[in-house]
Amino acid sequence: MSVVAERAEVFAALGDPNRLRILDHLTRAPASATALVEDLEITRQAVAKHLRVLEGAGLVEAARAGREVRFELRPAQVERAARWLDDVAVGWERRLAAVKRVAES
Amino acid sequence: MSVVAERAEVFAALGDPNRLRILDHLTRAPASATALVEDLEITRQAVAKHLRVLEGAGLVEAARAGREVRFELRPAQVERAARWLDDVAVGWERRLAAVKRVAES
DNA sequence: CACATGTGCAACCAAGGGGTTGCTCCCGAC
DNA sequence: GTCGGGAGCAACCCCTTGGTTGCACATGTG
Repeated sequence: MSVVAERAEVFAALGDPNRLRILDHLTRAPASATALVEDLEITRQAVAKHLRVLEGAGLVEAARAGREVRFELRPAQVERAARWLDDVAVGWERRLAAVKRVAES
Repeated sequence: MSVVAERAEVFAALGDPNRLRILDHLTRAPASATALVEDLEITRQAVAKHLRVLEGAGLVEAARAGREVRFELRPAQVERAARWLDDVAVGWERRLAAVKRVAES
């Protein structure tokens, strides 16, 4: 998969309110799908689908613990996405500065 | 719109390869829809749709210049998204550190 | 004015995505 | 062994979305 497609997958995974809520919850503590259902008003299967999307994007990792599956955050991808966004913003700022320099000369 | 829905909208806007390419292009220079068609292999109308999505998320701003419409990057939203991702990652690290402290005591 | 070029709008299509229900399967507890 | 709760699979539904084509509108230029 191309690098841009990979990035798009990560952002697309972040592009759903319920998935953001799940991520937020996982920031505080790992949890299973059924545990997450409590504060989401959707079915366990829907939660499971969201978790598979997050896992597919590398944002989350599943670990079997007895009869339940515990999901944990994987900050590496989160950081990569953040860094890319920073690069975009910084690149823009630099371009603006260059334009300003030209205008002043 | 709730804050989480807003964030989701921004990330969803970032969640498409063609839109990422558009953003990347706009990082280097502002451009019109027809100008962007050149390196995207899709129709101008499709590009226009993408631009409206990006504009809706506040990532881009349109400015009429004569008979063409020039689109410019708006780094504020990009930075906000980056900061939120940083917070998620940092929150996770802090939690990990806390767990480690407990384990060591 | 006439013409070309860049936009805008609308209808339409195929595919994907979020969500549900219903069932089976697995595993720990008793 | 049996039972209950968590997880997995599959089918289905509806709405959104990325993309197209076709046309009308506006605006700078000859």
